Amino acid sequence: MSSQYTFTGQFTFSIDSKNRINIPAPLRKQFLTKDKKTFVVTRGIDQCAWIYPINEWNFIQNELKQLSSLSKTNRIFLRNHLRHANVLKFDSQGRFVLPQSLIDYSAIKKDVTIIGVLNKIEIWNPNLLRKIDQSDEIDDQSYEELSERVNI
Amino acid sequence: MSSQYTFTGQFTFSIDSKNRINIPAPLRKQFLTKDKKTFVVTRGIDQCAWIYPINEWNFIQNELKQLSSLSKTNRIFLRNHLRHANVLKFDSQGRFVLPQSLIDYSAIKKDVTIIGVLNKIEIWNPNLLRKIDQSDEIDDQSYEELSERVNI
DNA sequence: TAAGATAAGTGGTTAATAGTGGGTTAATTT
DNA sequence: AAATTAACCCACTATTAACCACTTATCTTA
Repeated sequence: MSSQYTFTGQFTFSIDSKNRINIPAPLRKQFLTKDKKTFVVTRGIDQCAWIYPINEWNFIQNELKQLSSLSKTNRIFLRNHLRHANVLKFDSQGRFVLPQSLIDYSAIKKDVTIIGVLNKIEIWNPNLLRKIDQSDEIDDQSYEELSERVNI
Repeated sequence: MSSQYTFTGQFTFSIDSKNRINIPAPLRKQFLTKDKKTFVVTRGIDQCAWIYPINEWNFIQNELKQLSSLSKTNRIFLRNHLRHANVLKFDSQGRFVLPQSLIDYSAIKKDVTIIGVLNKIEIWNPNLLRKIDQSDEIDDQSYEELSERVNI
């Protein structure tokens, strides 16, 4: 079963003095009916924070349960993904407070860029995203491999 | 399964002071029965904006959902394709507002040329399209290769 | 072919919503 | 008990979306 969420788009907002971040309205709307404002923020694999709606997170957790802790890679992966996960809700204005540990990890200062990536939302320092954008070019070989799997 | 849409033709309209663009009536008619005015604008591979009817976009999205974010190539690819995608509707007059980021990307000033390309619609700066038209000639060899796959 | 009727393209105004800032009270923590 | 943090509430401003109106083009029918 694939996700019911289809987050897309990019938005740049500011984080306020109480470390609150506004979820862009188009993304927020998808939560309201389905998950009643509850979600999980955790470390992204890249230098950003990831937001999963709670339903989506539960689904991922079930997949993680399949991984045996006998493997060292699995152990490290599980640890780092689970220990930074915070269950949160957003307030009546649609904001939430980003935990300090994730602000540090993502190097967030004044502004944040929020982007929708289907089943998750990413929170970035705008400058970092710009840098990544330029350096992380996908090489031709990788495109060739992708083309065999995705037809767009 | 191939697309149900058959957008064709070329139209040149103006973009107004509120960044609204009119969808040419012949193209617009195909939306009304099928997708109820909802569509997605995103970056084209060339320097233009692409419009997909929402049904068409959902088909693409389902393919993207198969890609795991544990792969770095996938992450970059997903991010860069999804963050520029905006889900929009057109108003009661058949217009929509083109997001500023896409106006910048496509270098659109006062006029736009709108062309139908089967399952998608392209929005161009008329001057850019003219330039492309002259420089992007298809050589004979490429035509030969095409002829093996398309019979027209 | 002329005249009326309909549809298409364009422009502006108003009303609603989104983003942001801050204050007050309740709950935790030290 | 004091201090910090979190939840809740209210309020302002800017942007966006809904609405209305006009002009030009196209189609229809006498």
